[in-house]
Amino acid sequence: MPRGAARSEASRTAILTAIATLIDRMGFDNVTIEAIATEAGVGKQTIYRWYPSKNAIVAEALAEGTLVPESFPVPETGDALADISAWLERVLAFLGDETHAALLGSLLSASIDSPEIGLRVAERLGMASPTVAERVQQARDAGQLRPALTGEQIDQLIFGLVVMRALGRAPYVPGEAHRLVAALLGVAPD
Amino acid sequence: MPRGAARSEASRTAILTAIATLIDRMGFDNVTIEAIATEAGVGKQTIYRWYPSKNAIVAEALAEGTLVPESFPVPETGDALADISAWLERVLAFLGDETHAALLGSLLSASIDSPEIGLRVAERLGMASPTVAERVQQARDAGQLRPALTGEQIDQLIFGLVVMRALGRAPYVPGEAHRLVAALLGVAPD
Amino acid sequence: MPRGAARSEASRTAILTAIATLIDRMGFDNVTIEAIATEAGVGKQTIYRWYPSKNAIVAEALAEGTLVPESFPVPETGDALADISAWLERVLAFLGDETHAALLGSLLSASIDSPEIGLRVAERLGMASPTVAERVQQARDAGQLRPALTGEQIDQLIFGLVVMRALGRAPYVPGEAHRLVAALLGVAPD
Amino acid sequence: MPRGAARSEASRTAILTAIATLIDRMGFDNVTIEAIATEAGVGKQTIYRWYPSKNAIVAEALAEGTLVPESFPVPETGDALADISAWLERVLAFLGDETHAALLGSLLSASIDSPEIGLRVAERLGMASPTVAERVQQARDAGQLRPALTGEQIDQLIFGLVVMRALGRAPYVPGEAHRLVAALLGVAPD
DNA sequence: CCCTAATCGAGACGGTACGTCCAGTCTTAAA
DNA sequence: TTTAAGACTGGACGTACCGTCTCGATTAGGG
Repeated sequence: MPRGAARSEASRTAILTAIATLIDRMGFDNVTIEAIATEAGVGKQTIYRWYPSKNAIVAEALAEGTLVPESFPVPETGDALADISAWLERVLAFLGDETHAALLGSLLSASIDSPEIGLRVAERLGMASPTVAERVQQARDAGQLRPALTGEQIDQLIFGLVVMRALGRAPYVPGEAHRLVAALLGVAPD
Repeated sequence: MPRGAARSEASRTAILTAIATLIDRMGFDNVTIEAIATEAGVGKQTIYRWYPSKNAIVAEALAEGTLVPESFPVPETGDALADISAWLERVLAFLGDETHAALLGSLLSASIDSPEIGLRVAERLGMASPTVAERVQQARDAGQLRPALTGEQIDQLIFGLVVMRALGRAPYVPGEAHRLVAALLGVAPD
Repeated sequence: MPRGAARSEASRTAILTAIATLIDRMGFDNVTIEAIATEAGVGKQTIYRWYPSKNAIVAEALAEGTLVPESFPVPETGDALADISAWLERVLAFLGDETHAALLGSLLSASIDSPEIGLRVAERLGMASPTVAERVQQARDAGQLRPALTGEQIDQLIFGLVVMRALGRAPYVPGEAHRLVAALLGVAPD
Repeated sequence: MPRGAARSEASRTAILTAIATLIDRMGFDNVTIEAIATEAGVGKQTIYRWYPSKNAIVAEALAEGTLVPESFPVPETGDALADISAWLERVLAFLGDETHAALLGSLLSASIDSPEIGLRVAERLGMASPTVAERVQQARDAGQLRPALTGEQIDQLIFGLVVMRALGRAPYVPGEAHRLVAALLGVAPD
């Protein structure tokens, strides 16, 4: 058994809450470790003791749901086209809000030197376990559809599309999600 | 006519060269204006006189071809599928080199707060005027193919895919480009 | 000729003034470099650019007279006993003020790892060029007196005495200076 | 009677030993409470429980003889001049060693905000109970000598001289102690 | 041919944030 | 109840860059 005081859960929570607050108050890039410490009412060293970098805090806040409370699970009704369409619809609608798009943009930017963040973002968006790719594979195995692309490729195209929206290109047109997914799955839309 | 000394072309070039050198020596984020000035043998003020920010320098270096010497024009043989496939093949192969992927990642990251850079990147990659979207439209007009998606959507899906590769996901499998483009255009691959 | 902007005299002065102000406002040991920078309205780096340590600032403030405006020259009337007595009287009276004693104490403390400061303190107190030692030697040469001790020893005993007062021992009794000097010079007091 | 564990003598000793070790390994000013705790294999709180400050530890280490094992009692042969000379000789020789001078310097520096340390230092050096002042007084009472100065003044001059040596001024010349003491006592040296 | 204005390399300036180190307090589990 | 261990808030340290400003030198028109 380790002696000495245990990690303070209060501080941990305060840090995660603080970074979320600050990011949406002043934008991802303008958030400093010092500001986090002040906002959280925590010593700077307490942050450095547990996190090697700002990205690591973000990763944890992301995993914890502090940063993006919503979650985007892919429904499982058995109809892959409908499921994925519905999910993509929600995601694109979410990104219609400029604040959300900006946040996701920053997170993707952070993903470049922190794969961990990329992973957490994908997770939050519902693109990990069970991923879209797996859902497509199931549909294919069930003989529901025979798309020209592999599940992974489709997965990647869709995620890429989401990223493009976050990076600021093109507004969302309702119903678009369904047509996109249909085309990618090689099915005629209703 | 303005009196006084004119802008020094030597300095301008030195700055662009310096930023290219430094970016690949120490990574985009670690490049500071001061380092650029030193490397270029130029006063800091000379940089600030002509560029409002690091991003602006990058944008010019990009436009000038200093940063990415290669260019990726979409061929124009009349066969849209072949043209776009060939082009995508080259781009994905280029991103197979980790250095290139990292560079593009940084540039995309910079695009978030500098649309100018986003534009230049798209330009460099051959995704602007004439864009993939236009090529698809031409083919559609010529009756060569009738894809389920609009040119813009296809354009976006493809760019999104490119971005995903740059962000570090999935290695490139030769031949993949052709299958992807074929599927997106709604054509059976050869 | 060095190019670039010259050192700012305004900043230099502000720094010296600030350290003097702060030392007497909150005591030598509690003065931080950051406080000096703030008080002087100067960037921290401007201090570090010119001074390796707090002690170096103190040394300059001392040399400049910013820290201790008074000076204690040894008079030169030809009568060594009277001259030195008068001088010591002034010094001991000065140290009667507790603030002054505390300041000198701190300075002596700083002298331990900064001989420069020791020198400047001696200078300020009038114990350097022409030093008490030299005055004694002159008197001896002129046949005015033949003390049992060398000028240097007397000098050292006197400085030691001054230090003891600064370190907090014994209050000053008027007239004491004369008796002390007389005894050290081997002369009967008047 | 207090219940619970009593103060651990082992810890107390370890702390005193540790501070002595660290002072001569890295210099007085660089010794931190944390380093003492680590070196002593003791919790920080154990130190803070018993000592209000680093100076208090030093004071105890001094009183205990852990810091300066040597002691310098003034001999009592009845011949005040010889006794004091012999004692001063030993002290000055001790300070000839640079390490010792540096240590004493630091201790004097610490005395400025901790009179307790000043007292302990004086004690260690043999300048307290029976002090040099008292010895002079006894000699005067016995009619052995009639110095021009009071015992206290002599005491102070001598301590001041010792301090000056510790502060780094002047090397020791053998035999000097005798001449100095003789002069201060108003006696012709042998 | 000088004058005047703009540019240049150099570098000091006031600031902000960094990541580290300690001070002094508080918490835990063991003895 | 004390101990060793160690986490906690707080705050100064010395460094790195930011973007601005100030030098003296250089380089062109325009008078």
